[in-house]
Amino acid sequence: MAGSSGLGRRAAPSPHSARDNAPLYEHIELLFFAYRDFVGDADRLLEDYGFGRAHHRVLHFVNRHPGLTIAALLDILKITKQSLNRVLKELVAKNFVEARAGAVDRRHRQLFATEAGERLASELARVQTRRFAAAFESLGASAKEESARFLLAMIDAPERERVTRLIASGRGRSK
Amino acid sequence: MAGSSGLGRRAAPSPHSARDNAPLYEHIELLFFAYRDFVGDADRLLEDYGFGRAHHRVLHFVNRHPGLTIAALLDILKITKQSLNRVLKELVAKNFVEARAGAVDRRHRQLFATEAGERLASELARVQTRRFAAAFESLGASAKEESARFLLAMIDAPERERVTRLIASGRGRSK
DNA sequence: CGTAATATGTCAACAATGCTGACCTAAATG
DNA sequence: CATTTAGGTCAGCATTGTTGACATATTACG
Repeated sequence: MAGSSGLGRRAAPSPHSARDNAPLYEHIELLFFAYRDFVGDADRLLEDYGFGRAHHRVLHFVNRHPGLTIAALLDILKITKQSLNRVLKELVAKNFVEARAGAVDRRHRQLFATEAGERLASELARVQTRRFAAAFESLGASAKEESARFLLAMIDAPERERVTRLIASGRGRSK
Repeated sequence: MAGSSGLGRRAAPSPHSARDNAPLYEHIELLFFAYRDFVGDADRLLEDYGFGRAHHRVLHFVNRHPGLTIAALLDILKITKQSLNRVLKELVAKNFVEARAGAVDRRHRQLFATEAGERLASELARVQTRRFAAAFESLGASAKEESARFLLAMIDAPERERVTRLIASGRGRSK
């Protein structure tokens, strides 16, 4: 039973061996299941609107960064403009997102969540927040900051700075 | 450092935890980016074999649970048998997975990773483990157990027990 | 034994969301 | 004015999920 780390216990502080190559199956699988349930929350909501996960991501970041341009959004999502456009068109058609010509450079489109868009984005954030909040409540006060540090450390090192800035620059909270 | 108010687990609910509605945008976005990079590791490897994420999941769980039946795998992955069969057929055709008739009930198929399958599964687990290991190294000794508790707490409550058992029953470690 | 239930396989079609490549317009820039 | 930049669009394709219907083999049961 080498390498067991135990799910619910306080492990003794093991002096971690210099070259421990044991696959962290536990963590790999926990992240898989956790993410699946995490996005599942939103999926159920989105169904009522005829939207998918791609719509969610676009709406989320537009709501968080009013005035975002297409190029900036593409850079966040790392998808092609064709993939983005497909879902963005639907969000605009259904009046959840509005695209205005850029104030300074009219070639740009600046994206904004409409009132309906804000409402849906908030609702989506709310169900996902609930999952985090429930976890933190069961884990203790430090879990909130610890988990943020953990998740950041799981992001590609060269991206961390960018992500940190992106998150910090987002619009604070809904209502 | 800010906001930590107690080292013990199971801390008493902090002042506004009961009705704190502020969306946890930071965590939501960190999890999104972290998961994207996490699966990205495997995606790059899989490309060389002409496999996708669906193949990865099947190969992973078959390797972890030799002798797994189709029904059990469907229950883990929560996809339809048609979706599973599409990728499973390819894994068998390319000789990464083997399906034998069940020993006791010949209606069952028991799935096993071939030697090539084990090799690929190990390689995939290795790159994903590396990401976790690097994170834990930067975060300190307790992060490994803390993150496992956090991830488990993010899973649907009624599923946690099942997942815990599933993980515990998996084949230990590769060489 | 014979029928029913079970475990699996398969065909066809469709939906969501990625991708590439090509080509178009509008606006800014030099 | 020519070029570059930002974006839109069309066509087609790949992956991976879905339903629904039907086929086959094997086991279980009355």
